[in-house]
Amino acid sequence: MEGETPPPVLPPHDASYFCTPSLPSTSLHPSSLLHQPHQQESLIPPDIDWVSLLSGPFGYGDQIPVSSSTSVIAGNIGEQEKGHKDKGKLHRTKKVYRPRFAFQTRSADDILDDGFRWRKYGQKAVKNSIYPRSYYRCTHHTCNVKKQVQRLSKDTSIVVTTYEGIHNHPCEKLMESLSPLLKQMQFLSRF
DNA sequence: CGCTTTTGACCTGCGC
DNA sequence: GCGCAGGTCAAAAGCG
Repeated sequence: MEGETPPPVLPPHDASYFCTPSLPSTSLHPSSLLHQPHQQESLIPPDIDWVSLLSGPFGYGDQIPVSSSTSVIAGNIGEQEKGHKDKGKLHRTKKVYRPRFAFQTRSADDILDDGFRWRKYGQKAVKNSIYPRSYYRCTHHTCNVKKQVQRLSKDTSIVVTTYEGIHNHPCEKLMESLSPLLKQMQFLSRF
């Protein structure tokens, strides 16, 4: 299949990356920065539209929350053939184009807590790597987003997370943590 | 009991 | 066509 890194097509430079409260405290490995859209003094855009942000899917492509310790290493419009299994046979459908982005994170934990709930559906040993690759799917019933998690064999402290697809629902944990604040803001905006 | 994880089997794509 | 590597399925086991 494709190589370790997808084609280096990055999202637009104005794509905003933001941090979720629940992200783990990881530290970025400077040498691992293959691409970095832009340095940010503040991770949260000043005039962000929280309502539309929290009530809808992420905007451009696979625009997902990342922490300051995480680097976007690649992103592309992933091309993939999809199929579904019916009594042991895969029925092929036409090619589906899905946005994909990969992140490198220096972390002791393999699982990056991005606020969404994931269910592991597979694990596979990867060639030239002593660590297996884990496959996760978003547990939201209408959401078809997947992610792959793999630890680098060259630098065992770095975890590469590849997201595939677009969430069609708000981030549950983010909504949970920010709902009191939003309510307060709505209350104050009446005056 | 319901949800998640584990894991072996199965499938597809690709290179030779 | 064959073998390899990667991706997915699904039954069984584990867990709260």
